[in-house]
Amino acid sequence: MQSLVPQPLSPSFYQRDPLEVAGDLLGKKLVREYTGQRLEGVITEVEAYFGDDDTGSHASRGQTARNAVMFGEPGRAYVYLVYGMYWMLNVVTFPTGVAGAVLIRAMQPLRGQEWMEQLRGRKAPLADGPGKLCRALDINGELNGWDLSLGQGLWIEPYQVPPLDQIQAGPRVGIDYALPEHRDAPWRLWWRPE
DNA sequence: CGCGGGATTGACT
DNA sequence: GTCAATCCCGCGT
Repeated sequence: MQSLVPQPLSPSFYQRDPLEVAGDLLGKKLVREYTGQRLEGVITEVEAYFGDDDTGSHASRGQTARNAVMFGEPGRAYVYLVYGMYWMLNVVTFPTGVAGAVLIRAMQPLRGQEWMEQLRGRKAPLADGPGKLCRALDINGELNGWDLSLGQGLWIEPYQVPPLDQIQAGPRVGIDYALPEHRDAPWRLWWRPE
């Protein structure tokens, strides 16, 4: 029987280079409280985004109303809408004032699958993409800026540490508009459990 | 104040 | 493989 006591990662975990945080998030457990239930999954795919120097990042052209959370406190959720219909979940990294974030792209469901199926309106795969993941966990713009260290509503906690030889890296998805050096950088990381 | 486009997905040829 | 959905925002006028 696993513990239901929340063990949220502290802000210091997030207050680092987004690429380092991204790697350390693989294998962690993402927890969402939904109508008194717990929806949980293991994080299996992430992408790191930087600030001024990263033309693939929302923060590359400075702070705006949309991306303000990326410039704020580490350990907050940065949630935004793409294509008018899909929410994206990121965690804010770097110290306050320095833009950085990690996009949570996929997870392997651990608990509450039946609720996720209901939220998604279909069966597995339930969270093998960033938009699907947010749909499966009922994550939307109301959670933009949410403090992930509270251990309430939405947080991340330790779970597994993937073997290094099971971690792969490649270019980030959907940023063809970025300069080649950023578009092609291997800042997407994923874990295929064996 | 109008317009272009997006850190995606699912349906369809 | 192609393509539309759908809406907020960022930027140029």
